[in-house]
Amino acid sequence: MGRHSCCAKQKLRKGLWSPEEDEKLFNHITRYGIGCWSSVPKQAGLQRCGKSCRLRWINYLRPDLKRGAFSQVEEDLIIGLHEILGNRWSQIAAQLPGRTDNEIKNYWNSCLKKKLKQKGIDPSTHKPLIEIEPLEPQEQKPDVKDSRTNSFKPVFNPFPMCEFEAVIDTLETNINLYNQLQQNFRPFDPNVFAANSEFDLIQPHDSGLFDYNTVFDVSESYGTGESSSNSSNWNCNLGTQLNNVICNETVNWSSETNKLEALFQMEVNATVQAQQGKKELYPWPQEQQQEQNSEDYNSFPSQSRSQEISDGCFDLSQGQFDADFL
DNA sequence: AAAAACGACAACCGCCGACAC
DNA sequence: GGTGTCGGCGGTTGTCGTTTT
Repeated sequence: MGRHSCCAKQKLRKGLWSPEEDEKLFNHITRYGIGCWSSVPKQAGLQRCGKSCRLRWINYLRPDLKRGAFSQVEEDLIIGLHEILGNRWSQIAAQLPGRTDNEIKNYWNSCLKKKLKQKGIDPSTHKPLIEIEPLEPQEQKPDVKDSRTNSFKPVFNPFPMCEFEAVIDTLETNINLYNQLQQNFRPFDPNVFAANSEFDLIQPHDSGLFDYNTVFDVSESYGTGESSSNSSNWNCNLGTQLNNVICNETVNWSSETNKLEALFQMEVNATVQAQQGKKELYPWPQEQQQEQNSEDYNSFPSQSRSQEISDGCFDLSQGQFDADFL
């Protein structure tokens, strides 16, 4: 397996994207939708490889991206999901609408790992560091340790404990489980989470530790390599098999649901943000001179951009979405 | 004030699986 | 079945602004 073909071509630009390049890519995608990425550079007039264009769109130009710092709830959710999924950033990102895997990965590596270490938790195993490598006395954080159970409290558990009704029906099982999952594990929305008391149903085990494995049987192949499949609510082999279904399919379902929701919310969000005057990263070049000064590079005339979005491929009413966008 | 260190984020690289031919 | 292309993913590096010395 050699170097990616599109990257082997000569005279392709690398490095940071200029506003002009962003404009070209954005205009192209809004006009024609997402199709074959390898053909995008040529069609859009960019001296970039298709992979670079794809990455730029996904991580930066997509209209449904959420900007700004991670909230405490998002942070806790990332930690909880990382305990389950490990470094599966794309699957973690699927649970946080508007956040990209790259963004979460960067945030994890730059901030969350440190925070967990400071709390005496090993970021790779999510277990107390004291079990792995005893800390110096002054480094220990007694405030995060449960004196009653002599174990460290986890930061947060986004998943309430619940039971699933498994039905042996090759045709309907997935639908049935999907419906139950949707009721219990709706795609994460911090606002809903903050406002919804149903998340109070999260219950700790007697040990003081929350148990994700009630729902997710995290096998060795998943996540951090720590296996803990001893507390499943599933019954016997059926439970194991269906648990695997949950492990393998839940994220995909949720991912698809997120994509659909993002799809339908995309224009709404853009419009709302425009109305709220939220800042974007930078203005598009044609408006830059009119409306921006050099100091306020990050401001963005969101109303006009919103109009552009509405007129482009994101207008559901015009049926211009490319199927590949999903 | 200048240099070094640090942190956050953007982007690249290499690998893999799916797919078409 | 072999080969090439493509999209996707995770790890890593590069860049740039900020803070510290």
